[in-house]
Amino acid sequence: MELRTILHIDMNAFFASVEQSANPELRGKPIAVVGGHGRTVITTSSYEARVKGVKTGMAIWEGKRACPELIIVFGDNKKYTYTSTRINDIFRDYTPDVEAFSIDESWLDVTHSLSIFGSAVNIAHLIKARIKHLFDITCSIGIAPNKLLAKLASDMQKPDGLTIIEPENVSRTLEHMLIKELCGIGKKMQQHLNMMSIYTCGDLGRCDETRLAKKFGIIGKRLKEMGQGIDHSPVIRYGKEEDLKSVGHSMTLERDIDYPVEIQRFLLQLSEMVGSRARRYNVSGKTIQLYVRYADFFSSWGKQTTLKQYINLSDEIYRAALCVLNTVELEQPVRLLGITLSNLKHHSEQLPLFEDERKKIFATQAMDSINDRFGRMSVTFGTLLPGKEKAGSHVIPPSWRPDGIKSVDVQ
DNA sequence: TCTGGGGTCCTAGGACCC
DNA sequence: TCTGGGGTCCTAGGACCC
Repeated sequence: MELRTILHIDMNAFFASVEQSANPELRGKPIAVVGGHGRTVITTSSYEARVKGVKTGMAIWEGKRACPELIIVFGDNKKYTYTSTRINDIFRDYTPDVEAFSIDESWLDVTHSLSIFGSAVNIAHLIKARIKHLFDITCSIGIAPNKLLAKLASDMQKPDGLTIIEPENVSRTLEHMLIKELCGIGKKMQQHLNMMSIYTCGDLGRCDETRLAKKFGIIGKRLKEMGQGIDHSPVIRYGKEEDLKSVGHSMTLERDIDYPVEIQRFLLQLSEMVGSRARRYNVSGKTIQLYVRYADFFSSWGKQTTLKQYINLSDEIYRAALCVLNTVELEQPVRLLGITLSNLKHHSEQLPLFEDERKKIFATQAMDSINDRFGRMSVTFGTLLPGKEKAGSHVIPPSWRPDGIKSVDVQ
């Protein structure tokens, strides 16, 4: 196995940094970026807010309780997408092997660029300087022999950090590192491992593989490797990603709803959001999942159905979702609704043969392009128009990828 | 005015076919 | 007629990431 040099670059408080950079009045102040006006949570907060205890996932009132002078900023996806795309362009000046893990994180395989730019540290400094100069945003960079360790390294110093894990220092670094710091080990996995007296990566790396396999099945081997800092996964360059597997939207409603007609109206809206995106990606799917969260927040369910044929027109999706809904008896008012299209087929552009089908596609495309230009739901089906109820938030999450097929997803 | 939204992967169990 | 096994597809649910 060839020795690689991988960078992981993590934009610090990305959405908040973009807002502070765009608006001088916000600089140096505690701000929180939120997704919508209704029942929403803080997506990102500035470091000034974080030191006061404001955290991602808090409700707005919680954030204000922790920090009364907190400034609430409503997120602007286009700004973040634009900035993220430009930043990834910068990365590609140093290597074509750039993988966007999310809107604010990327991996770079610079193995074959070292001779040109001197060293990985040099590349890191160049990148930091350019991002700071162009966007007034800082980032934390990790340099390591693989993706797992590079990501771990970028997390070790924030904000504006630069951390290097040399191959010869891997085991020393991991010996006392808590397992939850590894990307892939969450709360539940940590609990399970702790019960096996495994607390640090050192513990995990020394653990008997068959013991791990017995408890965790096929990921047992992988877990041991993670504990040892082994990761062979390649940096997947832009355009070489795996095909999209599902397209979904969900929304928490401004208030809990009960009436079938109202529920249907939101389902139609979700169907249109899912359908228009599926069509833009040039995919259709034959499995439709309906997801419902009840008013009590804790109880929820998902139910899916698989059709004989692939679909991506909004009204087809709507009809399928309605069929699923009709198989259940709602037990409570509804807080959140979601629709996901999966079992996808990717196709190259090809118009169906029959005239009426062609017309339907053209009409749909016209509607999609108007929605693209003037904002989601400016043109939609008739039943949506009366009332014009506002949906939940549409701010993209930090996990949203700026690259490839997903780059056209600006709303 | 409690608690968002977009994904991926894995498992377990059942139906169905050969 | 009984029994077993492999493969595929499906649904439901959970864990994980940002």
